[in-house]
Amino acid sequence: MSTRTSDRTDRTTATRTLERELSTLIRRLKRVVAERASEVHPDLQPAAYWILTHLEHHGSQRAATVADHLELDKGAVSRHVQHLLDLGLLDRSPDPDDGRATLLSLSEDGARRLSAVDEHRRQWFDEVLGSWDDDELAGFAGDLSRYNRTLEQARAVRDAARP
Amino acid sequence: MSTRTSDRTDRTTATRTLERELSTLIRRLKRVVAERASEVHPDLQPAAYWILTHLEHHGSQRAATVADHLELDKGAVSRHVQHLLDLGLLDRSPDPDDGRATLLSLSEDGARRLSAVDEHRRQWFDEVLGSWDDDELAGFAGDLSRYNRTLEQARAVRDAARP
DNA sequence: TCCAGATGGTTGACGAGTGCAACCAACGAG
DNA sequence: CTCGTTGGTTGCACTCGTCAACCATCTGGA
Repeated sequence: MSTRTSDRTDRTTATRTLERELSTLIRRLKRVVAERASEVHPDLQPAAYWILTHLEHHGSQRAATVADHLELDKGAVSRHVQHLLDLGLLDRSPDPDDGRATLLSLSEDGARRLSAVDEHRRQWFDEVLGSWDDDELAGFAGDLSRYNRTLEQARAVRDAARP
Repeated sequence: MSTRTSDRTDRTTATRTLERELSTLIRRLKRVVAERASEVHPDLQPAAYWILTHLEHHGSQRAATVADHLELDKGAVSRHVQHLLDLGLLDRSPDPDDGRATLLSLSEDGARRLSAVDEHRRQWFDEVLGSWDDDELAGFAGDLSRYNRTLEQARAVRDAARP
């Protein structure tokens, strides 16, 4: 497939494709997530869904940590958390180690609803990604992780260079 | 790497990773694009940048076609196009085949500015993705394309089923 | 020929989402 | 104790996308 010429042009094409594909991906995914979120709870805002899954994966955390991991403004996180608390999907308890902070974690209801949707999502992915075998899927997920880590490093370098 | 067990669990993990990685990717990319857009023109809105690159890639098109390809509301496209016209990055000419429609294309200035940034972007990707060799990059871009096409099909099926 | 419906495009209203900055409360090092 | 830092909340501004109403134009059929 590769011509092994390995010149600038090949790379430019690849990166341009990357950029364009990612753009359509973003739009498509936004819709998918909106749907997924509404499955968890009819009134759940899509963006808050990410916070929910993040806490599902990482366990109890303070809001600042979530904001840092998700690279979100702490104000945005604060609002989403409030929203999630209103819906009863999250529990908040004071951090015993720091009087300012509070620890966020899934509520029982939140965990239940999320795992119910986990199952549904697996079915959806199975249906949609049926043509991908396990290795391909794992490879793609791995590439994505690597790409993310690359971007993260680039960001860290940039942040460090900028006082 | 793969255990060849090929059971449900593997797949669930992969899809969950996929979902999470994609979410952080979206947020990161939003920043990158915002930066790229402002390089093209200080007042260029990030979302309009996609329309610009789309026209760069596909040539002259009417707004409705752009909206269809980018899966955007025609109202949104209309606004972005107006914005791009104001900035002088786009040209608009009446469609000779249809009195209602207008054909959009890059203006000379738009093309020049975009290609200037193309070069800059290549440098950026080279710097950031330096650890990826050509085949890996091409493979990743290919996977993304495939994933997009998969999502597109899923959407088409869904739309068809829904009157 | 003329009318009804479809289509291209514009616009206004609205809600989601986010960053920024100001602010308060609590921490921690000097 | 004081000062700078950090966790969190809130108001403001702005981008963005969707929905719906609207006008102009095209198109097929009576």
